Amino acid sequence: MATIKDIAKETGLGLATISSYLNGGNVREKNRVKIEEAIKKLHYEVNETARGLKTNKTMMLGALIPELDSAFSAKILMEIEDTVRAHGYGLMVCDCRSDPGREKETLEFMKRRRVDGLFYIPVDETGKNLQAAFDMSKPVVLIDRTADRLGSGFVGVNNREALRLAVAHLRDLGHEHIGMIAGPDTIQIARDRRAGFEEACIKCGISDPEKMIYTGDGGILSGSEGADYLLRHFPEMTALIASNYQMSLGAVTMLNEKGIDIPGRLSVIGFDNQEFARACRPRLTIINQPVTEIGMQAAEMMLQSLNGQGTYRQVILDAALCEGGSTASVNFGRI
Amino acid sequence: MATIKDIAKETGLGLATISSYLNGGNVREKNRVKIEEAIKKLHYEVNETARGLKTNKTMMLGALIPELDSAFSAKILMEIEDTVRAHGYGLMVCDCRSDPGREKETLEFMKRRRVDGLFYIPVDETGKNLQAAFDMSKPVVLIDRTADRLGSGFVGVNNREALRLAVAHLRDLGHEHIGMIAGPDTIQIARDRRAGFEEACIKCGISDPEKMIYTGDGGILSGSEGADYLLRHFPEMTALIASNYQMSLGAVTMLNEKGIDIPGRLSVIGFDNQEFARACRPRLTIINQPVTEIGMQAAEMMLQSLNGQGTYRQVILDAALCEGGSTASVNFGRI
DNA sequence: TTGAAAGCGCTAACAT
DNA sequence: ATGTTAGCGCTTTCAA
Repeated sequence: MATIKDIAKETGLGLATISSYLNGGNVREKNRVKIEEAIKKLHYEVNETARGLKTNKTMMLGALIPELDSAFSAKILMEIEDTVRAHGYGLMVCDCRSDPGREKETLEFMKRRRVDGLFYIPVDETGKNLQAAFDMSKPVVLIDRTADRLGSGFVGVNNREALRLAVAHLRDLGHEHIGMIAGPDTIQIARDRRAGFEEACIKCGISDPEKMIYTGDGGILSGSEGADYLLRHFPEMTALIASNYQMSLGAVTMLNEKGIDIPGRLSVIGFDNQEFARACRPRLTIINQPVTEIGMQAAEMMLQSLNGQGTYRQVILDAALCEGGSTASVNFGRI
Repeated sequence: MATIKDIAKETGLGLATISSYLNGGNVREKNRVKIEEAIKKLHYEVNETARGLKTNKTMMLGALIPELDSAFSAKILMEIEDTVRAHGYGLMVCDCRSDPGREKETLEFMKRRRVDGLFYIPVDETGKNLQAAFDMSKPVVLIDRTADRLGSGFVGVNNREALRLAVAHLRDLGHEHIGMIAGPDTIQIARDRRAGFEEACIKCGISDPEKMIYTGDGGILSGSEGADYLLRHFPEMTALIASNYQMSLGAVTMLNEKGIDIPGRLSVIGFDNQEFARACRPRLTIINQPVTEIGMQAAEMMLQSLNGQGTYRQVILDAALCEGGSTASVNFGRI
């Protein structure tokens, strides 16, 4: 592999001139031509590793996520990767499989690799791992969730409002017995969604809303279990909200297995993934998070920090209710 | 950030001793202790960039894929990332959005970044980009698809056999008018699947199977269009196979929108993604590719190449038919 | 086992 | 505008 030394030799110019050319400096026209010819002839390509050693930049960003295998993470990453690569940054993706222990190891890995910045969807929210991330003293952009956003950027959605939208929609259809499959209380967004649900219910005159909340672990299976549990314990329930994508998937699966008539017997609201919602029968009403926008905002925020511009911001985006046929009037099919 | 120089100064030892320690060499017990203390005290961490410059290794592998946002790619990457990280390698993920032009740029990006090896699900199969990948003269492991596997490892599935399984299943149920939504002929796996379908049909005594093939582009929309087209042009069709995940999603969506009775009016076989299949109503019969196994094999193959062991292999895994309730006897609901 | 010194490919003063 | 030189943090001969 050719180096700039080879280019210097080939062109008879000095190292600094070549380097200057490579970095967009001013070079005499005829030298520019010479350099370009030499580069082509010798198939020269900048060695980013050497450059990185000198500049103390790796031009590599890290993305630490709970599960790559989730439409939510994947879409966000796609957007991020696209944006940062256009600015010359590579994206090192690390999946910690929702395990705080692995999350910690991964953080150390990232640190050793000297990533220039970190996109981070935290699993452990006790703050310990979070602190480790901040201790890298590199830009950190938190995505989606966390309790403590100090010293970093944040892009997420208004989860309370998202659940209020869902409850309001059901209430407009006349539902008074609404079940919810919530995520674990260790996760901030799960707490927010639960709180949004309870607030909205109470505002609508539904008392004791927490009674009909099933707390799952956020996985597919817990969605199935939640649907099953609520159906068995609350026969009066006419509507059900699953508060993340995986649990929606699980709930829908269980409901279909049990042959529950949707929306005749039960109105259902899921979370995320429009493509999936559309493929459901009937089409699933969902709370949809603006994944592309989240990714874009996160990438922009990172790029700004990297350029030393702008202080950290907290961007809170709105989720939207996307109506399908899985929600209907409480009287639907009962009259 | 501390360097080995700092450790040397702190311990009074030479650079080489520290380096030796860091790389698992023999160091006198008392010096080992001293070094370890100094490392802890100064929070020293190896600078992989500097190490990489010297060793001419980046300990970074590239993954070039068409769409991150696909259960198939995501699951494979998850497995790969897990395995290679356990061996100290980072994974730089690049998505080319199924665009050969971007694929080419991405390859150049990878090359400049000096990845030590490349996992590659090719988009362009004319061989031009493929050649560029091989020209990096680093290990390349091709995944899932490509026409020309020379000079690289390959992990994929037996696509012909996969479609034979599907046809045989339908034929066992008495179906004689089977439609297929195929992928574009520019892609090898799409050609293989089509060929498997036609061969199996003919073997079962179905003449002119190509008549009922709709050729889509592999996207969700083309799945919907395919289902619509086949239904309108071939009212005699009693079974339909969608030959990748996205097209399955599209087909199911369209079928539900049209209110087609599955499996009463039409038996349906999809592709990939068990979680989705389970959530369908009725549960979708699918051809399931062993994604985890694909990822593991690819990672192992890469690691071996990196260690200079073993020549390139071609691993062809079997897909399996995973029966749901979307396929039934041709007489089901008709008698 | 340990230390001294060279050098990986590049950038950035500084001098010209 | 261009050349010279030092050095980024590490590994790796080669000697001791």
